[in-house]
Amino acid sequence: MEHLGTHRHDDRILGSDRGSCGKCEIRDLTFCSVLTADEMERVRACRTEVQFPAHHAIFHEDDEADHLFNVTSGVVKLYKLLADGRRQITGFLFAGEFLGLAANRTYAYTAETVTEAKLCRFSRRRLEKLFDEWPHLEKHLLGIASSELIAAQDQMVLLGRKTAQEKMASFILRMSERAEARGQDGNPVTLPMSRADIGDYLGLTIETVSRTLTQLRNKGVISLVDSGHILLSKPDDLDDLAEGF
Amino acid sequence: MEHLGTHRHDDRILGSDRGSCGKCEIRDLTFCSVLTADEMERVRACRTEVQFPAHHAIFHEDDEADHLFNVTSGVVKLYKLLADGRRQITGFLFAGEFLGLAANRTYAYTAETVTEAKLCRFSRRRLEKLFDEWPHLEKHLLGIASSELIAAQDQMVLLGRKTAQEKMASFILRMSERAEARGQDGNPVTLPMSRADIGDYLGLTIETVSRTLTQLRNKGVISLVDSGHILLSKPDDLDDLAEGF
DNA sequence: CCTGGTCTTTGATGTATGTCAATGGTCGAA
DNA sequence: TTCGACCATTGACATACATCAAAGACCAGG
Repeated sequence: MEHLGTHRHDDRILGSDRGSCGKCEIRDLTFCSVLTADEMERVRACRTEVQFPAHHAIFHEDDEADHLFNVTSGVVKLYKLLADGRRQITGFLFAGEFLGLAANRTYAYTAETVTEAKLCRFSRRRLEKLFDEWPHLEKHLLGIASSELIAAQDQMVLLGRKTAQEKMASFILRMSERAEARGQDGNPVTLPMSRADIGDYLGLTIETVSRTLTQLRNKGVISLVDSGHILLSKPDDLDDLAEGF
Repeated sequence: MEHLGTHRHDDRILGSDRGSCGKCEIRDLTFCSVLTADEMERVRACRTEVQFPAHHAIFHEDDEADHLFNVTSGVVKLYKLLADGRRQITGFLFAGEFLGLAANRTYAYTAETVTEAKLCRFSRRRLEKLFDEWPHLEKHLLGIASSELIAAQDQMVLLGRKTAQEKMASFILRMSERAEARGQDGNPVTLPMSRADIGDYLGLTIETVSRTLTQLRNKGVISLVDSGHILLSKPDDLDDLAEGF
């Protein structure tokens, strides 16, 4: 089940560091924001902070779903593979975002780092016990799941009905919005993932992603600072392109 | 916001019938299955059973999300529209299935009947109060949301990375499985929706749906009993086609 | 500073699916 | 039964995107 030279055994767990929740800079972005100090303390007890280098698997599809995660820094991608290797990335996750929700006992997708990343890893079994005790936490999680469902539906519209140009424009804008939601600068946009990842997220090939970006540049709506940074020269025009005007 | 000759004002509410939960034939398929008799009684109080003819809007995208629904009979589709009328159907719902989860105050999609359909309509405000009282119900709903998320991810793989033939094969098999999950016969499969609906669900045109079905028939893996009924002649071969073998 | 490898961009060509158009079925109403 | 409307099927053609191929960029290691 290894893919593209990623590894999983050497987890590089920062085992000793269990005490940093108090200083957590992104707590407001996570479900921890709804916890009281006492509750935080008990959550901390089932938590380990783990760190991975770039392009490193966190877990694989069909692995036992023993853990839930919060991304604390870096970028993570989720994907599913078809038998012949075709890949669909179902999401990119940034600091503060949650992963690991599984309907069954196993993960439904593979999670892999895009950049170097740190995550809070929770024992699923122990965290679920806390859910039972604290309905407000479970409620918050239902809210997260609902939001993700709506995002998934938007992505279905994109994949099923948008052109390459509309897909790229939508993607760039979404990345910009999400950066701003995290308090970062949304313009220029940082795209930490490769063209292959973008293609596998948008249902396109590497070449089409690249060509579409140069088309957008030629139209004057964006500038390519470098391959990972895009300047939105005419955000409103880009908005129109994303919706098919 | 009217679309394709659908209407919404004449809801045809079967207002007087609030007493049938006890006889509900599909209770085991719904979240009601986790309720005690006492709890059922209180849920019933915020419930109305509504009935709609085929091709009738239940609610529209951006409407105030005042209600949640359980489909009790018939088939419902959910979709989103682009500005120029392109449509992506994000799901078909059958008896026992739940709709209305919304992250914000408004619905994120339009819901419309495919066939004549009956639904249990709940006041969202009142039902959410009950969620607060009964964490086990909220937990169950989180499970539903998680399952839907996983189904959404599968659909992204289909939309982004599968060929027309793989899409059709996957769709037919999924409909068959879901019929069986409801205790109905999975072979022949009943497809109550039009070719246009199938196309808008799979990210294809009407013509491609039709052509792909005749391809599958010419391969001998299915027979077209009539336009709404498909006999799976070689289910295993269809399985292979769905995964790209 | 070179060098090899990886990633991105660009070009030439192919093809799956979309578009446009016509025919054929089916079903309800008269 | 016949008619009309609607939907599904089939055909001819167009095209957006994929595939195949090559040529830059960029970067880490020697």
